[in-house]
Amino acid sequence: MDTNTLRKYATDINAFYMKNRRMPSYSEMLDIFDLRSKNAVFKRIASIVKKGFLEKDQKGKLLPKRLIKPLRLLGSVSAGFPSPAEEELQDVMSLEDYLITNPQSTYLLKVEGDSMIKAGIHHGDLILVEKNRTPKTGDIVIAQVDNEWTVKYFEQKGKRVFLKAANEKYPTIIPTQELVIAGVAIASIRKYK
Amino acid sequence: MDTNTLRKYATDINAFYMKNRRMPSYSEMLDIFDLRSKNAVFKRIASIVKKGFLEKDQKGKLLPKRLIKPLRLLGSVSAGFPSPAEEELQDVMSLEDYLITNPQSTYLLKVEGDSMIKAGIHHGDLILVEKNRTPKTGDIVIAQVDNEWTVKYFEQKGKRVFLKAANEKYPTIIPTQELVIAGVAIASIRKYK
DNA sequence: TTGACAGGTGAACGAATGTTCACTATACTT
DNA sequence: AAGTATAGTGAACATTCGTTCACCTGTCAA
Repeated sequence: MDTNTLRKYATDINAFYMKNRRMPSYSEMLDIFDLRSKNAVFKRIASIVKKGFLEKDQKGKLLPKRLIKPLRLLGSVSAGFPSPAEEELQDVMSLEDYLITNPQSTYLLKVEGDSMIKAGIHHGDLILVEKNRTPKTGDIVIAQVDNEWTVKYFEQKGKRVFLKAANEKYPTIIPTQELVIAGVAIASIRKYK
Repeated sequence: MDTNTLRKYATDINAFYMKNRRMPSYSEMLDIFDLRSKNAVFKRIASIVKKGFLEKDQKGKLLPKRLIKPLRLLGSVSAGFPSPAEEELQDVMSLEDYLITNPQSTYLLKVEGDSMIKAGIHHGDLILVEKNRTPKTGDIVIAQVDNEWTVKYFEQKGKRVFLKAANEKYPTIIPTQELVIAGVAIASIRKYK
């Protein structure tokens, strides 16, 4: 069977996995592939696995393909860039697993403005925000000031709280009334181009 | 059974899921829980589900509670932080889907050093690197210079190629011999501790 | 002291699982 | 024209699955 077709089939299975958070059984693949016989599914999966688009674990259970393959260190001197051969040996990890501990309360926000530019957060960047987290000094928070939502550094001295921009041209804010903190930034992400 | 104990059990199952990318069967849970009877597992899972620490899907299959949940992409910061009611309306997306177009050739690397600090890339940041991509002027590339792998800006003027650091204290490099470009950065990620 | 109850064991059940076998239909060689 | 490879069907298989049943044990309140 054509390689591209097999790749598409693997994608269909991954789509099921994304939606249902588990791999489909062969019976369920009858529907996915519009087939009548489980044996047809069996052969099809065998081809897909042979091509390497999907894998099975030690118990023969089909595994979802991970989007991100390796997390690897780019050493300043020695490490070098990995060759395809090394890849297989490496541990794999999901970017989302790595960044997110509480998916339920984690959001992705787009930053506007340049008030955090000194912190490496530019206009257009995304930040992962976790709600329901009490900020500590130094944390980057999303706070409501004068009915506007802004990204600031959070600082606490005793009982007093400041919101500091990472850009001199913005003033430090000392909240007069109640301060509303929507969440704490746990990661920032910039996509190029 | 004690609520905290049940929560711990759910965590154990999630640990299995993280490691194996699938939920364990009841037989496998015998080992996880150190039990002899599948019925004990059955009752335990029932309690966990009742408490809401885990869920079952329509087909009665156990679902992982937290992983691979799509992220909710919210508007910009200035647009305000969403209320729970609004959340439902928003687009749902996977961070990895958003950032990555070619999973096969995309890697996650850790940056060392401060040569890109002006570009908002700090020591310890992660960058997503796509191999097999021809860099354009302005791209951030991972290049080999004097047997060292470094992160630099790529610049091309006619036939001449420069590697520029985003930090004045590093010199611009004009490659003498063949330049090895390992990949082009497509995103950078910083995790806050 | 009794009885309810939570939490475990071991055996059994039907249903679903992945796999194999025998066979058919179609397309492509030679 | 005959032969071969590919991809499908349908039925059967042993194994594993989640679930249910009957029973055992220790704890604790009445």
